[in-house]
Amino acid sequence: MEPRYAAPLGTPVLREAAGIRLAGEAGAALRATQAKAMASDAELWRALLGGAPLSDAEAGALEALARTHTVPTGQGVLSRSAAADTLVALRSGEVALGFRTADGTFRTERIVRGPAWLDLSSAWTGDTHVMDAQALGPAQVVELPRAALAARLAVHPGLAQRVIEGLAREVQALAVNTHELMHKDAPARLAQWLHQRCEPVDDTGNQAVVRLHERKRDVASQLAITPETLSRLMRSFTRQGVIEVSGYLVRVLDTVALERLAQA
Amino acid sequence: MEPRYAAPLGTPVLREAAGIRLAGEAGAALRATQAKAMASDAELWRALLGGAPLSDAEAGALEALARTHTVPTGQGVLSRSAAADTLVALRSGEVALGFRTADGTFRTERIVRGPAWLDLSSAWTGDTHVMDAQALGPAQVVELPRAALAARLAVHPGLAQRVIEGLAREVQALAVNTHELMHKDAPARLAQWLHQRCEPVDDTGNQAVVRLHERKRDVASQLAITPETLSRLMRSFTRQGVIEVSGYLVRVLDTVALERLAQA
DNA sequence: CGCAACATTGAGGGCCCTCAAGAGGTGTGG
DNA sequence: CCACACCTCTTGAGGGCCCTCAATGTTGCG
Repeated sequence: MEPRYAAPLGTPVLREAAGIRLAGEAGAALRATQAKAMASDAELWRALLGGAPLSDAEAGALEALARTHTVPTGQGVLSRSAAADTLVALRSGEVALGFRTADGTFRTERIVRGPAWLDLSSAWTGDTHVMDAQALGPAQVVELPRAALAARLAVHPGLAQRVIEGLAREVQALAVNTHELMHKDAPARLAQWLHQRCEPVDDTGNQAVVRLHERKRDVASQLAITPETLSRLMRSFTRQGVIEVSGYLVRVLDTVALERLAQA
Repeated sequence: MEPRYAAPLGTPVLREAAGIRLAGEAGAALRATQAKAMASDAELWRALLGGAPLSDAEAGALEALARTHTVPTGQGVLSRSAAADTLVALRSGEVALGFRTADGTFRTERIVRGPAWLDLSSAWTGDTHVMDAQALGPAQVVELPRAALAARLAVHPGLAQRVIEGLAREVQALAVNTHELMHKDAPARLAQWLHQRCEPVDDTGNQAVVRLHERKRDVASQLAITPETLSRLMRSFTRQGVIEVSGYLVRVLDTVALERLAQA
């Protein structure tokens, strides 16, 4: 069979969200995601809080506070109108972060695949969440009550340090993002986005591969461009001989040129 | 003799800093900035770390670590090429945060007036600073060594909590900023910017005043537009009867209309 | 096959940038 | 004192980038 389009992950997303059953290759790809074993607790905390493994005491403290629940496909995970009194993380699954507009549609700004934080910051400021979030598939969500956690941080300073580092990383990432939105045009942003998702092929180095795990329209959303513009840019890069696109697989033929495109 | 443009930034600001008088209303608005006295230590920490006053022990711990030094006008404060091993705050003065370009010019992205953090996040991640920074006038800069501070946080959990809250606020602000850059056009961004700097006049409420503490080109920088566009937008708002501009003083005639302009 | 969703392609237009010129203001040197 | 240099802001003309709208092609599904 061999369809030209490799694993169109985009299609199932909406259908899944609409409660429509999945079949075929798309479903297989998505199911593969689900099959990925839920991260063990230790792995979860390491992925969320970074580097070195936590001490047993620290891990135990988190376990005691953590409340895990499952969010069905299409359901809301965070709401801007709800007060944030817990830190929210995604253990497994995919969640779209963005904004629910007045007319009920959802404008995706970023897609998160577990394990990762969904909202590490809002609870500390006493405000509501900054973004809405919607499960793209069955999602395991972990919540840590802020008040109780704060009390435990006093006992386990190592945890406080982890939280600080996590927030600091988030600040850095957002600062870079802001800079790029302010000063880079669409081609540069796309080149940058592709470049930082390159998976090297065992080759000596100038070639690579980027696998798109989301619909192209969602990629466009993250880059603050329209799907049409994304399509045109892909074609433009292809004409320049920098990439080759087949469906959801992008072959990077010249990583150096790609990096140069990302500069301006 | 050094030429007047030795420091490439902010002529009115730098002139003011050099003790040169500005005439007219513009000068009056800008001069108000300089009059602000240096914050006391207690005020400094409260401004940086938020709400409730710190305990004596906490304040003492910070004092013991803090290293204050003065940066002369035009000098660099942070550098993207330098490893960040301290948290950096501005006690008093004005500093431009942005990027030094290859050709030596400085692209301002944000202007900070003390007391405020200049870089609360970089030191925790072990990377270099995310932005360059340059003093617009004589600036008192406070640095806290990260390693030593981390050790003290274990003893004073309250401080760790403050740092977490500070970082969380920064994340929230950046997230809002990113959202606005992605989804709002230039008029909306300007309206938003003006609206959140409104100083109410004792009137019943629909009128207000915005004092520009920086050159209009720096305001434009913060909004990611050109000075020309800013000028045209100001005129456009004026024609709509929403604001009245005279020099560095903006009178807001209709805050409701301004808020509406900020929506789209 | 008809239908639905996504991606692609083209035509047209709006927003905002670039370039250029001019006014107003302020120090500097003759 | 006055011409001059230099900076900032403003205004206009022109153009490029990217969006909007519409049509078409592909794939998967009933």
